[in-house]
Amino acid sequence: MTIKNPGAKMHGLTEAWSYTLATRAEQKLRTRRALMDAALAQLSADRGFGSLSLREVAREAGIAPTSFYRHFSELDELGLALVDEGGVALRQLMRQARKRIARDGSAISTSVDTFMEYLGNNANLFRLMLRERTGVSKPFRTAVKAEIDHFVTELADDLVRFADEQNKSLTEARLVAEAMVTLVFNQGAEALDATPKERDELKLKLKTELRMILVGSQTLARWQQGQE
Amino acid sequence: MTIKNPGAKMHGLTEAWSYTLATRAEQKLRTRRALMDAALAQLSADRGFGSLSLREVAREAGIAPTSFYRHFSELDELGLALVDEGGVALRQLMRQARKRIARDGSAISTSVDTFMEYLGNNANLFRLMLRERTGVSKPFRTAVKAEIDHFVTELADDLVRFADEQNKSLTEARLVAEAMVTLVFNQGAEALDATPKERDELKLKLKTELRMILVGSQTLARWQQGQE
DNA sequence: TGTACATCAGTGAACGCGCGTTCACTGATGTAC
DNA sequence: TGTACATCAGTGAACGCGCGTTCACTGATGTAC
Repeated sequence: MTIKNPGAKMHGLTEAWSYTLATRAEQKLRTRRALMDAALAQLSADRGFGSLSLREVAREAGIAPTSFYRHFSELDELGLALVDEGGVALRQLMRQARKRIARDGSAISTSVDTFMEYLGNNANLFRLMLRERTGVSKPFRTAVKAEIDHFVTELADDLVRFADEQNKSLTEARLVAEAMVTLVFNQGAEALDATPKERDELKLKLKTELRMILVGSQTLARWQQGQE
Repeated sequence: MTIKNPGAKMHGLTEAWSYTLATRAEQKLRTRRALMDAALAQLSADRGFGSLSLREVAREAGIAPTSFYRHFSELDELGLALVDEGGVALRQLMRQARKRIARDGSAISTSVDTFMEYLGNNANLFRLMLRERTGVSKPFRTAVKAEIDHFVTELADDLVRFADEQNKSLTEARLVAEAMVTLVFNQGAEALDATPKERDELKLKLKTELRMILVGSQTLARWQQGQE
């Protein structure tokens, strides 16, 4: 879809159709984006999605309250669209972390650094995910949990793969992954509103905690093998 | 403070004073309690403290909205009083767990069982703590974090004590305690709205996760000693 | 190409609602003597 | 003991406010031929 001068005209049917779709539909997409950005912009440590009002979001986006309904049937629908974007960010983050680990090694440290970097660059998107994960609305909880679940699954796969490569084994990879993700997300929530210095301390703590879980899982696996 | 028949009269000044304080002040305490219970009763998986209204709480407690101000200057003040009670529950829980561990051993398993039992018996009080820990109001976050911090400190002390008793050592006791509390509280939040069967599974998972952290911490300590 | 018609994103007025908070009050309970 | 006065938890009316949602509309953009 390309943007063209609104005054231009075209002749062929297919092209004309794609053109008109482009301009009118694209303006609509732009307004939709403005609404989502407006909602995101209102989030902070002291304001959750639940405290936003439709009128407020519309006002911030520069449209009449009634126009909101041209894009979403209710405010929660907009919120769920944001959660989807959060899921995309999580998957990007995971790809990025894998790439860096392949290059630099040191899986835990690199992963935590990458996570914190994404957190900083998408603060309010992560804020939404971290809050609504345990929030008050069932659809939100379900949607966020699905994204995190996907994240956990991929992490568990990676853990098994790394263990194989190093000829180590671990027990209950998925459980290990869940515990790690719980710690990462909780410290992430803290890091969001921490000073840079506090954030560095949080990163150090988090890396040590993850290492404990990993080493513990490997030690337990060794004990279990010894018993068999 | 004893409750007496409101019609009764007394003579000595001191006694009369303590008596009058008892009845009038006690009725006030009863209304205050009704307000707090009303607020607690409204909490659920789908309703956080932030969605309550002063009028609603007063209605549920059976008093006029305006009477609310005889007890709290705003709704948040009531909420913070509830967080205080949550802190009391946490300290009771810890004492109870210690007593049982002294009797039955198996610190991790017993602690998790005790925690889950308290969770079931004070569901909405814990709901409040677990939600507001990462909630939208700074005073709430601060108050809940203070209670949890106290909990972490006591747990860290216990960990060191247990390790000494068994002639094992661990690294970074406080960090271990923090990771454990994070996992316990997160699984606790999940357990609140789980079926009994799911709850049992959560308990098992949680015990394994805590064991991994503990074993990991001990293994790391051994490595560190080996290096020195 | 030009023309007649269709689509539809955005609008402003209007609605009823529950909210937090104020105020002056009532009357039972408590105090002083 | 009785009496006159003080305290204060609880009240009902009233307020202004921002909210979500409806409706009939406008006019630019798009389509058909």
